[in-house]
Amino acid sequence: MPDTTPLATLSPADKSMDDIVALAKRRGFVYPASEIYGGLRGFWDYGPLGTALKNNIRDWWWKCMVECPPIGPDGQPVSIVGLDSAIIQNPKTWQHSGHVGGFNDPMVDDTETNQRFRADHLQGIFPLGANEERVRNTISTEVGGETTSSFSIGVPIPRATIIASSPEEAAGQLVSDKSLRKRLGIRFFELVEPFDEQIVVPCCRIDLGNGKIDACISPALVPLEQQPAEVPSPYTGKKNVLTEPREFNLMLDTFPGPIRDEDNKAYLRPETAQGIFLNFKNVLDTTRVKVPFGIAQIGKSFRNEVTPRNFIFRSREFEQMEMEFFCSPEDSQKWYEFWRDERFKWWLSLGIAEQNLVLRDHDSDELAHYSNACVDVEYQYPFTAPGFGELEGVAHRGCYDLSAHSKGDNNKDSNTKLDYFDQELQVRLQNEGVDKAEIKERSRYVPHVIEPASGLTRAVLVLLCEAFTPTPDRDGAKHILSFKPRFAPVKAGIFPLVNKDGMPEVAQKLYMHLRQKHAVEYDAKQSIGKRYARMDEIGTPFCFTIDGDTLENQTVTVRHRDTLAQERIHLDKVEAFLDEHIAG
RNA sequence: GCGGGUGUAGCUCAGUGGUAGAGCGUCACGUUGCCAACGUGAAUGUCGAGGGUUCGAAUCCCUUCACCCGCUCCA
Repeated sequence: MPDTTPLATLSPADKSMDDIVALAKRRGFVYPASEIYGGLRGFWDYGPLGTALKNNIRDWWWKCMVECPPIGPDGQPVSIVGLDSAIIQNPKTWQHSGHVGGFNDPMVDDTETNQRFRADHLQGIFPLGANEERVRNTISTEVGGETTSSFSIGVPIPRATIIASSPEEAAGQLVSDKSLRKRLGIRFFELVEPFDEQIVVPCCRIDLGNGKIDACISPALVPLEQQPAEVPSPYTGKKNVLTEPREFNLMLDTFPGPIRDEDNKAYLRPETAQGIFLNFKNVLDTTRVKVPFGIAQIGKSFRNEVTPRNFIFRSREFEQMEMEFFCSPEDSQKWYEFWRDERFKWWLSLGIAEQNLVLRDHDSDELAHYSNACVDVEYQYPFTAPGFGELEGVAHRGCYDLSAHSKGDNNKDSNTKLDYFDQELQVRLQNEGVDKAEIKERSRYVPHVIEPASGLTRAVLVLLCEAFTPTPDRDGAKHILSFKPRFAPVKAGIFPLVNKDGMPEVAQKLYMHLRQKHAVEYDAKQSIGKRYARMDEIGTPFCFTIDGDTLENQTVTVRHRDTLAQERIHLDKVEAFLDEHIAG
C-alpha cells in the first residue's frame, strides 16, 4: 500500500498559473517547442528537470501497473503485461475503432456573428425514416430543462427539453408558452414547416443563464449540405448566413513511403489504446496470460486540437499511460469498480491532496455509445478552480473495441477473431452441472474491457501545480516545489559548507558515491543559503552539508526542503537515509 | 477559426521616432562557518518574424507567428 500522505500545499485556486509556467521555464522543466523559430502551437519540449519529473512519474505508473500491480478483488495479484506498439498503424485501425468518424467534426460558421457550430448541432429539416424515432424520443423526452451533454459521439441531445408527447406538441408549447421559453432561457426559435412528410424541428438558441449558447433544441441528425441555405443560424435565426460545413480532422496524418497521395495516408495515433487491442491475440498466444489480465502501454499520442490551451494541459502531442484490462462480461462491473478505486488511490500516492481530486461519474447521456460506464479522475487546476479538469478516465468499454477489430460481419478487413475461450469458466460450469450447450455458449466470449487511461504529461502538470508553494516568508526561495522525494528530479544536493579545510574533498567523495544510485548534485558555488534556495526551487527534498564537525566526527547535516529543519546523521548512513526516504 | 490583450537579456519589466536599459538570475575571482550575504568584474539581445513609411523604427503602418483571456472545440 503506497504512502498517500499529501504534500503540504495551499489550494490550487490560490496559485498563479503564470508563476508556475515561469518557474517551469526558468528552471528547465518545460519549454515551448522550437522556440527559436517562434514556437509551434500545441507542442512543448521537456527540459532536463521536466524530463526527469516525467520519467519518475512514468516509472512509478509502470511499477504500479506492470511490475507490481495491486491485489485484485479475489485476493490474487492482478496480472498485467507491458506493450509498446507503433505510433502509426494500418489506417483501417482508425476506421474500425471509430476515430475516423468520431474525430471528424464538420463545422459551420455564422458569417454574420462569427459564431461557430458543429454542423451536427444544427438543424433545419429532418427527413422521416431512420431518424424518426430518435427525433421523436428526443423532442418528447420529459426532462424539465435540466439535462446536459450528448448521449453518443457527435450526436448531441438538447440541454433543455420540454415535456411533450410529440414534436408538434413540443413546438406548440414553445409557441404559446412565453414563460416556458423564459424558463428554458430560449430567446429565439423558428418553425420552418409543418410536421408532415418531413419533420421540422424548432431551431433555438438555448441560453442557460450563463451567457453560453448551450445547444439547439433539436437533435442534429441530417447532413447540412442538403439544405445549407435553409438552415437558420441558431444565434440570430437568419438564413443564408451559414458557411458550408468544413471538416476539422482531429487526427494528424502523414504519408509513409515515397508516394504522397490519399492511398498512402496514415494517421498518428490519437490514443495508445488501439495498439493494445490490435495485439490482444498476439499477447494471448505468445504469453501465458489468461483472462482476467491487462495490457499496459505508455507512449506519445497526437490530436489536432482546435484550441491547444492552458500550458501543457491540452497540447497536440502528449504522452499517455493506458491500460486495457480484459475480463469476462460477468465480472466486468466488479473490475470497473476495482480500477476506479485503485486509480484514485494511485493519484493520491503522488502526494496530491484528496480535496484537490474528485471522481466524477459520467451521466448516462454523456457516455460514448460503446461505454457502459465511465468515471473521470479530475484535478482542481489553478485555471479550472474552483472547478476541476480531467486527468484520467476509467471507462467500461464493454466489448466494443475487440468486436470492432474482430473478423466478422462488420469487419471484412481484419483476419483475426478476437475472442477468448475461458477454460476455467468451462470447468466451473461443468462442476455446477450446467448443460453442455450453455457451457459452450458462455465459455467463449469477447472479453469486456476496463480502461484506465491517463495523461502522463497532464500528471507532470498536476505535480507542478500541486507541488508549487509560494514561500513569501522565507529568506531564500520565493516559491518552492514540494515534490514527494520519489518524483523529485534531483533527490539531494551535496554541499561543502565552505570551500576550505578539506570540506570540498569530503563532499566530493560523498557525491561520487551517491551518484551511482541516485540523482544527486554537487554544488560548492556561492553562499550556502543560495545553494539551498536553488535546490528548494527545483524541488530537491534533501541537502547534505559537510561542515567542520564532519571532519571531526563523521556526521553531516541533513537539511529538509519543506521545513528547513536540520538534523545530523553519520556519513555512513546517508545512503540508507536516501534509500528510505525516496522509497516512501 | 472569431473577438480582446500581450510579445524588449534566462526571468520580471522600463523605454512612444534619434547610441539597447534596470533589477533579479548566470559566470569568474576574492571572501565565506547554515538559509537567494558581501566586494570586484564579465557574458548574454533576429526588441517575436517578414515587409513598408522615414534621413533614422523597439516605437508608426501592413502581414504573420506565439502566448494569455473569452467564444468554439475537446469520444
